[in-house]
Formats: sequence, C-alpha cells, structure tokens
Amino acid sequence: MKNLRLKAARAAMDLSQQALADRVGVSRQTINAIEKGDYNPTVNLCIAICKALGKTLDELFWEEN
Amino acid sequence: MKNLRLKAARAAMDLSQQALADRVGVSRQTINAIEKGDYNPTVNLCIAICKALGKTLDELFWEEN
DNA sequence: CTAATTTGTCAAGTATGTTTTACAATTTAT
DNA sequence: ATAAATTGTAAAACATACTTGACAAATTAG
Repeated sequence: MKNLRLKAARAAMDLSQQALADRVGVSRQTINAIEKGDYNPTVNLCIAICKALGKTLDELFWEEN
Repeated sequence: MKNLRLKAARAAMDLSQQALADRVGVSRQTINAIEKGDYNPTVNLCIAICKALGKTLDELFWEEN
C-alpha cells in the first residue's frame, strides 16, 4: 500500500523526490518505491527520511492493524 | 549501539529471544543481532516486533539526535 | 503551446538483511 | 553441582534492499 503520509510530508516541505533523496543520501528510485509502497525500507533509512522531513517514525511509518 | 529498549520490552513480557523470534516469524539470531545493535532491520520487521511487544516504532526504534 | 522538471517504471548489478547450522559462554532451575 | 535453557557469536548461503542508467508519461513553468 502507498505511503501517502510520506508523500504529503515531502510536499509540505516543497521537496521533489530527487531533493529528498539527496538530503537522505539515497537514489530517487528508492524514495519513489517507498512512496509507491512496493517495498520495505530499512529502519535507518526510515529514520533518515523522518529527520529530513521533521517527522517521527510513528507519524510516517506506523500503522495500526 | 545496543537496543536496550527492545531488550527491556521483551523482558517485561517474559519472552526469550527464541520465543519473540517465533512470534515474529524470524530467526533467533536476527532478534539477537537487533538487540545487540549490529544491524539495521527492515521497517516491516520492526513493526512486527513492536506489535508482538505492544509498543510502537517510536517507543522501540526512534532516536533523537 | 513548448520546454523543463518531476514522476513512474524496468532491467541488471551490488550491498546487505536474514536464515541455517553449529558451538561455546552464560544464566536459571533442580 | 549438574542439567537445562538462554544468549553470544561465526561462516556460508539465500533473499531482497538499494544503485545505476535509461526512457516515457505526466505535471508545472515560461
């Protein structure tokens, strides 16, 4: 399932996937794939993304159920 | 760095590394390595661990700084 | 409308998360 | 003190996260 919270948080900071990827130190395709939801990033990458966007793990990656 | 919050949460439920590994569906060594802190699990595994222990991502895996 | 930026996607390769088997060290129970 | 369970650790194999390069579709800017 897509990660729309990530997409929204990135949009709120007016960053392109490329710009976020650069800040986090990964490729654009990796950010794209995470937003698209077709894979399972490492927690360190999630943490780096959260810090770049001023969010926490629970805010961007936690899901009840 | 070691994940002592995970170790404590597991202890609080009186689960061995093996028992937690079984509930989560991974090997005992994987749980051991995560507690020891020498690697970087996927976020889905972190979520499964959190749910098995009644915690959230922020409680077990988030770190300020 | 046109050009430029952004996004979606694919394939092949590399790095690393995870498993399996195995054994020694430590802790807990009898 | 002894046995049983738990934990720490290591190496080889396997699964998959992540990269690189490339191109078309869609969106935004001029």
